[in-house]
Amino acid sequence: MSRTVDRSPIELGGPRRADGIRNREKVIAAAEQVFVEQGIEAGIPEIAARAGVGKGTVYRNFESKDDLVAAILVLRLGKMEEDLIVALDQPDPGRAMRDVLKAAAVRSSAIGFPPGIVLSGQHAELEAVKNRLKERMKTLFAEAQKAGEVRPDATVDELFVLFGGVCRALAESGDTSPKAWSRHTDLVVDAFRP
Amino acid sequence: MSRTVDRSPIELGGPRRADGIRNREKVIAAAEQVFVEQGIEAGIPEIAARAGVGKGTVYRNFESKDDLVAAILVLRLGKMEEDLIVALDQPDPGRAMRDVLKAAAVRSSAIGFPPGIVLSGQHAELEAVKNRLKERMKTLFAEAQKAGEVRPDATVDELFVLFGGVCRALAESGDTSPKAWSRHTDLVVDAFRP
Amino acid sequence: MSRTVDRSPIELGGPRRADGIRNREKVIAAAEQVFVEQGIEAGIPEIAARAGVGKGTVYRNFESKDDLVAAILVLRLGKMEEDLIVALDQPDPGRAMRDVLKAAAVRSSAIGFPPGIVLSGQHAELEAVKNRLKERMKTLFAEAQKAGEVRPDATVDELFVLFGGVCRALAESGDTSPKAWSRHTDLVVDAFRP
Amino acid sequence: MSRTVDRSPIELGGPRRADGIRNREKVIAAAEQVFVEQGIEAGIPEIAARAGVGKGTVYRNFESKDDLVAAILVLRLGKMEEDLIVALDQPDPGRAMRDVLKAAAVRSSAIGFPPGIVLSGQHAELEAVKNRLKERMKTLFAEAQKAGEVRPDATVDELFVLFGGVCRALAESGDTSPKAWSRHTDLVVDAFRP
DNA sequence: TATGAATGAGAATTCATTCAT
DNA sequence: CATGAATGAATTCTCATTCAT
Repeated sequence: MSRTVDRSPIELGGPRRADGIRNREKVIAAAEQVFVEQGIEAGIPEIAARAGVGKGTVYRNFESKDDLVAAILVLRLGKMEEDLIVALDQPDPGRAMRDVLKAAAVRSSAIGFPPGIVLSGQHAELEAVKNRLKERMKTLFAEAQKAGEVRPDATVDELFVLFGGVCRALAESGDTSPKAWSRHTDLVVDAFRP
Repeated sequence: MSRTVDRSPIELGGPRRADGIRNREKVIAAAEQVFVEQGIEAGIPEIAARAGVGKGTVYRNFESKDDLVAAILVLRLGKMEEDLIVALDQPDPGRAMRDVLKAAAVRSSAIGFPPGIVLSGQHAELEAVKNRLKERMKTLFAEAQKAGEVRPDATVDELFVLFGGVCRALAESGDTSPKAWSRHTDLVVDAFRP
Repeated sequence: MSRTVDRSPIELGGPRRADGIRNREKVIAAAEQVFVEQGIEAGIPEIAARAGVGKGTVYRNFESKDDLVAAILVLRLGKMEEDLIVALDQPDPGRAMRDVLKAAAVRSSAIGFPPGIVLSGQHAELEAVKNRLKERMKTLFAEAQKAGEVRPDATVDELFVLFGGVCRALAESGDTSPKAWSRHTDLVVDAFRP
Repeated sequence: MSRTVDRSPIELGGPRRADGIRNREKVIAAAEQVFVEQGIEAGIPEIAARAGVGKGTVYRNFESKDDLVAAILVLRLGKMEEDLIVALDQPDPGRAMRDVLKAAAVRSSAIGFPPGIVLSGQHAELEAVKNRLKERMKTLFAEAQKAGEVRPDATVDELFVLFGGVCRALAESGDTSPKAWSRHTDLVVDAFRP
């Protein structure tokens, strides 16, 4: 209570948190790496070691392994959503769609996690982003179709299958060159040419 | 290994072996099902139960779980290789290639296993089929390019990434309708149109 | 199928099971010891080691730790129930009740486990024995009261608290002499004298 | 330990210490609550939260969890000792003994902690109170026997077993009504009637 | 040869305790 | 001094693999 009197305001919450935030980020970064390399079945010990922290720290930041996976997905899908929002205002929907996918691809294995695992638990937030994302992509896709830039017989779901699959395959191949990711995204988009 | 030494000649007959072969096939069939349903992380107990045999029998036929996975892949890739041999004699290489891929896709998650696991162990046989397969597909792909049915800037490796990724994505989506697999293969092939 | 032809009937199921049953009993015996010595918080590894088996064997026989605890309780309460059935036919209900309690006490920490833990999970069987036991003890208690051998202001529940508590206290004291357990049971019963 | 060395004289004053004492008491109060509710296996985080302090504060005041438990016991047994000192001057030793026990019981789970845990570490202070307490109770018990109010064949140790066991059983039953604790103490004391 | 019991390494998760802020 | 983030040992439980029957 009166103990805080002699503390400068700066000490009240800043420095402590800095470490925490850094660790959370380190864990997420490590987890992304490890998951891409070994798949979801990778162990927390491995992730913790890669992040240079103890197992406990992982669990302080993420309630469970599922939670960690969900957090990563939310982050990535969130970025993709932002891109989509911008893309929906662009004049050329076909090009915009391609750009969004490329950005997501380069950001790496985008939606490449086995959805089953993640969906099993009730991750409200994750579900929300997923739905918003799908809705937005649907709109963009429809616009591109209307503009004659995407074949009329295709669906967004098919796009997701192709794109998701390619991301996963690339992630596992170990090829991390943005060029390769970009190139394969081009191929995917070309599959949907009229 | 040396276990066969103490077998009496009488035991070496036909019927005994027939059972053995039947069991091997039952296990492979069960494993394919279970792997598609649950992914590679499915347990041996589940597979054994589904095959109607004991766990021990699985291990009599396959040295390890990796071995079982490899055996399945060898089998599948082997069939694909046979298709390829036939395809290479066909007049229309573009159409032949598409047919080979469709057949493989419909045979289900074809090469949809995480290669990492399989490659970790040195499965000579698997490597061999893979290489032969790649070589043959390369030839067919080149012919199709020469015939103007495949874009000249593409490579077989890219085809493998697209096709492999899509198979995996579909396998995980739980969609087992041949129609869907066929449709997505079409999309993949279209991506390589000139 | 035809493989069993050359096996003698004796080999078909007898010896295998013998081991299994023995192990189950070894685990229960070890668990009783360890739980009495260290309380419920004792670890499965400790129990397995004491039983001379691996952890896995414990889990083959009991779905979970709670299950193991429940099994022990069911066993003990089951014996007590048998005693009670006999006791209810005896001419002197007061003496019969005392004998039942003594037998249970000597069999050691009888109902001395924290009921909370056990009750939390839904162990149908355990609940059933408990209820039957309580019902029977209630009857015997009432008869003893009618016969003027137990004070009319007391209830069975109070008896359970005293008896259960004493068992637990003795178990923890490490005193394993039947004499001590018998003596303390006498004291408990005397508390319910008119 | 040597941490006090660098304290400036100014910091040594009264108010600071008052806070310290208040925290110690808050922790003890919280711990008593939590231990009664959840048993010894309750976690320090829970206790700290209930006390409204950080975990670190708990450890500043008590070297370890065992230490905290011991401190609580010392406190309680200390109160019981005070009661005993008064009781030894009373004219009716039987009644005095009953009153002391009742007071201790109502103060709740008195000596209801698993003694094993506490005794494992060498808590000199706890041992001391225990011994003094036992000695005093022994005297009172002997007087009550001499006065013909307690059966001559019983011992104080037996009284401790009954009383301790009942306290534990009641604590675990979750019954916190002083009436129940009082009633059961009566039963215990009645067990020692001549 | 088939079976499934046994084994034990390893995974997820919790929590007492330490220590930087 | 207080705080809570970090640590890692320990716990429960799973599963690939071995081996007695």
